[in-house]
Amino acid sequence: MDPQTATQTLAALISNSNPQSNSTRANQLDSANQPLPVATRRISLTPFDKRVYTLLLQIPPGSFTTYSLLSKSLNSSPRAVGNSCRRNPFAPTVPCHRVVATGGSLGGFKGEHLSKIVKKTTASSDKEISRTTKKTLFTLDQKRNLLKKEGVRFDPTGQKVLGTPYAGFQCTI
DNA sequence: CCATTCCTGGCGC
DNA sequence: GCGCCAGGAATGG
Repeated sequence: MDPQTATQTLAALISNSNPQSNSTRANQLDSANQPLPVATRRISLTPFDKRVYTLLLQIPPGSFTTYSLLSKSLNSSPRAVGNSCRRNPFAPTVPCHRVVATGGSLGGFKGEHLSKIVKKTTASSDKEISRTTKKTLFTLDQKRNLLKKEGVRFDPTGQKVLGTPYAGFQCTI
């Protein structure tokens, strides 16, 4: 989508996730005539998060991009882009699943990344897949399936995406 | 192909 | 400030 729509979409997502401002809430009373507690979980994004998510929303379905290309559009670093993706509260509406590593490997999804996997080599558990491993493989499967459903092609191993990454970002903020 | 190493920028603590 | 992290590039097997 175009940059302006992306900005509006992100603003709407933030607004919808915070249906009531804390100040409004604090002025209301519960059935016992006590003030309602302020919301415990509020979505708040850093300015950098907003810049990243605005670019993500510009990626067309069926396409993908890389952390590196995003970082170049933002004059930042791939690692910083990954940081924002990891905290994305709007996945997959804000399509962080369309961001893969340079070279086509998947990277991570929903905060899970393959680097979190520790191989157990003790005799009793060397065939056992750790809890973290299962969770990570599951979330990466979700990412892969989302991309496939949108039309992104994978190599025969299913581990790498095929094609040219999208790079037509317009950073307006 | 995989492992190591160093570099990176933003953020939570 | 320090240390973590959904990355990258260079290097060496």
